[in-house]
Amino acid sequence: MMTIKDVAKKAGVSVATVSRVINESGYVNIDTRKKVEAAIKEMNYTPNEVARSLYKRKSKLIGLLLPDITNPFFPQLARGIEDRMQEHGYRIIFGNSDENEEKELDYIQTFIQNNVIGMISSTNFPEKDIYSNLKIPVVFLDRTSNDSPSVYADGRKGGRIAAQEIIARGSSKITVMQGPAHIKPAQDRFQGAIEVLDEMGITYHVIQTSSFSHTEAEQWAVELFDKYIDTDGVIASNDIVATAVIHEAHRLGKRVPQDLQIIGFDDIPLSSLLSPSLSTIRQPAHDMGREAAGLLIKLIEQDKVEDKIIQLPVSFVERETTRSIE
Amino acid sequence: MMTIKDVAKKAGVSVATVSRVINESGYVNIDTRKKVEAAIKEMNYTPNEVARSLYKRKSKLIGLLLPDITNPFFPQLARGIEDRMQEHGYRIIFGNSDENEEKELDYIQTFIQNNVIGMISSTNFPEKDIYSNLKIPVVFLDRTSNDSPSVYADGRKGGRIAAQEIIARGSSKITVMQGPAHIKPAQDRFQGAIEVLDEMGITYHVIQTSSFSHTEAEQWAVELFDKYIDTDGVIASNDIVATAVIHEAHRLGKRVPQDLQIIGFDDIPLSSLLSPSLSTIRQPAHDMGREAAGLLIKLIEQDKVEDKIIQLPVSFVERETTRSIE
DNA sequence: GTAATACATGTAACCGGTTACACATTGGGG
DNA sequence: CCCCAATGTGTAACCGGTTACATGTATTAC
Repeated sequence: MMTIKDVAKKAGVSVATVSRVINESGYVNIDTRKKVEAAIKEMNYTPNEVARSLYKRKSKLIGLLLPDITNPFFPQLARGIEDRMQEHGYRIIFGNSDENEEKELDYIQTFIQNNVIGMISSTNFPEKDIYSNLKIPVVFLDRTSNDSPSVYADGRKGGRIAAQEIIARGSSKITVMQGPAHIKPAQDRFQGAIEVLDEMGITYHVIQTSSFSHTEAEQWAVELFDKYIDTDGVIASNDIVATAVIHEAHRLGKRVPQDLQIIGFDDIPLSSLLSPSLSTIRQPAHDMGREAAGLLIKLIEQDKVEDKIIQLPVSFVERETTRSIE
Repeated sequence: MMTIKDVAKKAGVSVATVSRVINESGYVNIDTRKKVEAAIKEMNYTPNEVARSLYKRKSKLIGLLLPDITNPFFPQLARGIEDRMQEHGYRIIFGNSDENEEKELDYIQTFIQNNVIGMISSTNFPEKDIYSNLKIPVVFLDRTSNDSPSVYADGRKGGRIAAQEIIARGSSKITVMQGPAHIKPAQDRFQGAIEVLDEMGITYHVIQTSSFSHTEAEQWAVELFDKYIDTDGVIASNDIVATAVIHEAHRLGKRVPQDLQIIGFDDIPLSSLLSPSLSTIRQPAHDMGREAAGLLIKLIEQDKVEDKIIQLPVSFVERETTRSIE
């Protein structure tokens, strides 16, 4: 391994000078700088980030905690984060929490042990002491905690829009799928939807779903039609479940959207490719990631940040699982 | 921050002794150990991995390079890797290469600067010097290079099976979608498929696709029917494109699988939820990830490894986009 | 012409661990 | 009873950078 000493020797200067050249700090004579730069290039030297990190007590690594990248919504967040972090020279240590507190703690632990300079977390436990005791900035993504820095989409509004649209397009026997109880944004959506339903005096049914997993999505869809076969409008808890509902409706010979309208949530990339393509409430996932990264960078690089809470708008994406407005 | 010195002071011993306790190395009196452990617990001390990494010249981090986690196949690999690595106490620094050599080099660079102890890469450039000059073990995942450690599925076989199945189920005007030219496994599939088609003397058409992106998938599907409207069997380059083909067929009023059979590739989680659900060639993605992680761990922990090249089997998953066998 | 300041560079301490080595002390074998 | 091996613990060097501080020279100000 090449070290700063080797470079110093080759350039005939001290390590301090080499360090100054690398970091563009302090005074360095122009000719000395040239010599050092030549040596660096020739030896193909790059500084050991670990040594730097040890002295500075902070690395260029940020910790990213997501529930499960296997759920297509999260890779989009991750890409948004990565793209932005990349531009600023930060890299990502990544972990899936599976919504499991223990795994989460474990990852936070290693993030700290590795001197991460900041953290982005999509957690169900933002109130935990671990977070408030952290000495590094944390941004909560897709989740919130009182006035901690957070980036999220307006779930309640999304739920409201979903309900409004499906009603406006003529569904009256509506079933709302309620996402996992421990996942805040899922509850926000649900609340938003039933709020509107209640306001408009429309009766509805509720199907509880306890996870967002692909494997179970099918079961909820089966249960849905098992219980409420004559439902003519489904507000799904996310696009995966919505996809399963389309599938099941199809299997039962129901025509979508003529007999049954379906609205999803998230707008994952595949939604537009489904048959029929899925009408859904879009969360700007990639942007949410970018914003979260941007916010974290601000928190890292300057201490004062005005807008610590960023709420991004959701929007209704009209596709083929809803009818034209009447 | 808590350091080993603080612990040493509290326990009334030297840092060396604390270190011995932590690492269970050397001799430590049972009572001393108890004292130290008590101090560690009380102060809630965890060692700084950066300092360790600096001295040992290796961390507990592994570098993971994937083309794009936004493509649902890769998160499955990543989960497989993470799950296994987690069990062994290794953590992941992650990067998306976008199949771009420069980004890739850049990430490899930072992996090294952070003393990663090994690397898993899904790259199109396994032959590059960077890889052969690396002093740390590398496992190529979903890609291969002569006799470097690799884990991949049998793409050619997959292509063959796809062709055999679609022919056996009665398609005769087959269109094969050829994946991006620079992606090896995509070409393997394609080769496998046309091999069988040629062997059986069946004429076929080819649609070139230059990416696996969601946004472009729709275009290939449109192009497909634009050029070959009477095709009755499509071998898609992956499940995303296959989904787009179902969508387009649906739009054109073609009945799947009666008028048109479609076989995808990958078996991403959503495939089973599509309408109709997608018949596809399954790659055991999660297992591939696990195997890659297992192989890397072996390479790290013992120098000698017998089976450095692991090929996993693909299988035909019969669903609703193919007809029953005749 | 001299003091103050800017420029240039090197020496060594430091970051928080690990471990080689030195220095006990203890116990068993002969 | 003596010697050597096993046990137990501390001191200090080391990993590869960064930076405070010291030192020295060249400018500039007055």
